Amino acid sequence: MTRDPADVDEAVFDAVERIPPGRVSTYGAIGELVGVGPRRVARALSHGGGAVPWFRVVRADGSAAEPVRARQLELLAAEGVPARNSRVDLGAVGWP
DNA sequence: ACCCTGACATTGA
DNA sequence: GTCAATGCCAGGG
Repeated sequence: MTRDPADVDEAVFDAVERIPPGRVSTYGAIGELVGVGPRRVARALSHGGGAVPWFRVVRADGSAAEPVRARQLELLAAEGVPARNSRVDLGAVGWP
């Protein structure tokens, strides 16, 4: 069955919206939940992530992306996410 | 169809 | 712990 690319984007957005406040997830985690590669998730958010809490999605090492890294750390800090040297503790606030 | 780029992940040095 | 190289997936020229 041919699933449209928009369907995959919807699944990604849905997973990101599911992330509880004060928690963060990774591109790889979202990718596995929706069944796509991590790059597909990154592209989906960069293309239309303005409608979801993209700031709750960080890299596998807990660091944020370049073009939004400062903003993401700021938003996460406002959510109560303990970051250390621009790197969040996935073992403490990581989701799932 | 081919080549390059990108909000990534993983492994090795 | 940090840096570099490789692999994966999709879009644009």
